[in-house]
Amino acid sequence: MEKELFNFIAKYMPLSVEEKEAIIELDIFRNYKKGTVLLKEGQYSKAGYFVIKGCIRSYYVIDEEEKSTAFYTELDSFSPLCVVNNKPSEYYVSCVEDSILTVANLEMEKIIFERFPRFETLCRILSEELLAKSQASFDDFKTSSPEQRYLKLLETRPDLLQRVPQHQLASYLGMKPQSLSRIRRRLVDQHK
Amino acid sequence: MEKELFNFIAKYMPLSVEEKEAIIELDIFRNYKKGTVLLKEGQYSKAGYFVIKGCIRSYYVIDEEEKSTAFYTELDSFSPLCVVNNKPSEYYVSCVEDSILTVANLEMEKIIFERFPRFETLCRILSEELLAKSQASFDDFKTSSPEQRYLKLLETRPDLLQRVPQHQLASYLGMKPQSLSRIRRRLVDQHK
DNA sequence: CTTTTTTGTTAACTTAAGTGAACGTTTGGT
DNA sequence: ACCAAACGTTCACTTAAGTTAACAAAAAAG
Repeated sequence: MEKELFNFIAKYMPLSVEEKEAIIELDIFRNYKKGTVLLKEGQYSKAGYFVIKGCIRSYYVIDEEEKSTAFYTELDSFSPLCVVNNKPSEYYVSCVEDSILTVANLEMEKIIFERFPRFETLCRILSEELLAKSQASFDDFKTSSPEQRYLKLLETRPDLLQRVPQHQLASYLGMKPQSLSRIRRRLVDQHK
Repeated sequence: MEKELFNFIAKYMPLSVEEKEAIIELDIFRNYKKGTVLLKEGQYSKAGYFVIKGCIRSYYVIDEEEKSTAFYTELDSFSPLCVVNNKPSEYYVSCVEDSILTVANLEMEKIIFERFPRFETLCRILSEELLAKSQASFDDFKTSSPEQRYLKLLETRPDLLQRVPQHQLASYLGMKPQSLSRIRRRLVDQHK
């Protein structure tokens, strides 16, 4: 279970035995059942996540409708806005599947950063990378049509189409479930 | 000119005289004329920007059309994806107005981080904050219509409507210039 | 000051997404 | 195994954005 995390980190910097032990001592691995709500609207949370296995989803509830905005799967990390800005969360986070996550709060971070400063460098680089990628995805979204966005998802994260209900993917793609259904139909029809 | 930068940083951590001098010695302040292209598609650049005064814009050229995806104004910082991932840039960056920017590359960063480790903490916190905010903007975009996005921009960054040509704002809002023009007309008509 | 280019608007028409409702299927709970 | 809820699809209709083109105004270039 720790293996996945250490392999991931190793792509940025190989860890010493001491560092690995320090991480294990933090006791950050957690199991959640499908459907578990990790964060609710209005809550103040300090927890950041890293997905070892499974899938978690963030969503807003607007006019009693769920609007899914992100899906995090294996090796994705996610720190909700409320962790960063100290305000109540505007959205929910829940498990799409049974999942194994690491859950860490700011105090744990602080302890590790003080003992091993290069962990802070790692986190800085990771979040700079994630920021630039998040902006690139946003750019992509802005410059394409609903149909193009569906095709893009098919290319880049085909697994999501198997793992996640379509009405959740629809709002993720910025459209209504009926539109997604229609687009899929249109594409099938065209290809024969 | 340095004042704006130091005041901004002071919101996160007050700087010592020594630290301020170290920054000034880096000689990172630059003046650019309106229209100057800072980064072209295909280029490898290591430069990150902080806007002291003015406005810069990132845009893709797709089918000979410019698609603007971001505008950075006073106190915004911006590190293009190519800086982070070492690949040729997919987009252009240019000055919408005469601008004063700080321009820093990765070597300068390294020098400063080694001498003053807390600068790295600052950068980590800043980019975690920017990441969470970028995701929130993306969420907002996904869950709203073109008209709602225009209204939102009117609320959150009304200055952009004065500073930036509308056909550039249109693609930023994920629509065609004609649609933006129509939406503005519709809203004026409704209000009387 | 005049010319050219860029910018913003309007209009007629096309295309695609939103809406509301119905229906069959799958899923989950008991 | 059964029932209820959740899910995905389809349809008819509405609404809004995309497209193409023409034109006026403003800004930049000479």
